[in-house]
Amino acid sequence: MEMTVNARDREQHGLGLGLSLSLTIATAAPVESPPPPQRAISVAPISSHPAPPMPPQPQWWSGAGLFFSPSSGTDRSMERKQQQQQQQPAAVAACHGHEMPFLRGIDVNRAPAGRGSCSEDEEPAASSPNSTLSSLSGKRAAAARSGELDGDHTPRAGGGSDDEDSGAGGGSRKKLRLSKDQAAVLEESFKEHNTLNPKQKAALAKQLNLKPRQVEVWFQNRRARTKLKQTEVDCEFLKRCCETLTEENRRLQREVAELRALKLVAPHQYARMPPPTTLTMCPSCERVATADEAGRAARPAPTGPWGPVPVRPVFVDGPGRRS
DNA sequence: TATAGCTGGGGCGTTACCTCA
DNA sequence: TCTGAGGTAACGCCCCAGCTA
Repeated sequence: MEMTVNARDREQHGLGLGLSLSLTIATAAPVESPPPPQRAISVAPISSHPAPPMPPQPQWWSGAGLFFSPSSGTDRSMERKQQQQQQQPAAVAACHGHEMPFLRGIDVNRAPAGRGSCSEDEEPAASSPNSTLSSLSGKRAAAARSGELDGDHTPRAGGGSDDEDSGAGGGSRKKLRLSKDQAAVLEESFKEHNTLNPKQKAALAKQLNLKPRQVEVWFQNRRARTKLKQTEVDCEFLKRCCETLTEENRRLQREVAELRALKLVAPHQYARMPPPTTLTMCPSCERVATADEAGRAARPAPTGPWGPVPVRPVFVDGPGRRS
């Protein structure tokens, strides 16, 4: 309990492992074709890539790994939320600490008094061999009682009720393991839309012989996993940006030092040289910008100074089991 | 019209269980 | 067989938007 609070405290004060990268890059990118739609972008693990030839522009990419059609949103609220997600600078969200409320609360998973009072009797046996019931409490329990969680087609682990966390009040919660088929269907559904409206949820639950709550939880966890993976991809991406820019910075500093030395040693030669301050070189293609291009580069341009910027990698694959 | 209260849904952090090397 | 690590279902809390009185 205390550890939980401390961890949150650390997080709140940014003392944790917060990775904060703020890149304001004025480097230029080669002109490329416009970024493809995010949906179809597939990303191989970055670690398998050779070092990128150029620092991709941190285009303040469109959200935390949303690769589903926005039109798949089922109501305005969902669409809005998806838009919020897409508009959020994921890298910032990923690398800054979570802005969590300070008093997130005490561990309430512990032995709720009313636990076990729900569901046991209202849940029929399951067809899914791995399923068990989940206890409901608070808002969810209320929802269940109000009929949102119809237990009619609720799966239960084979004999789930037998070894139920009987007694002791704070019995251990049972955990189901979704079957491969169930997981596959959920996955397919998630690919179509990563949020569900109540109708879809109920339909899916019925189809899979699960409780709507279980479907809901699965989608929640799935979104979290996606976001986590995307965060990893983002951080890796930013790391590489940072490395490339650091190297570029070193190179430019060396160049400046050389020019200064030249100015001291051979001022006549130096005088014939173009003013170095006007030099703007694209770090990727090493093309020197014209003054006009450099001037444009100085202005904020949504697509990058010299053209469309590369799209940041987007995580697509679902998380797999460790090998 | 403005506002407070309610509700539903999602995000987040966490816990506990399960599987596997 | 034991054990630790990783995956994940499930939980509670918080926040926010929409609705309503």
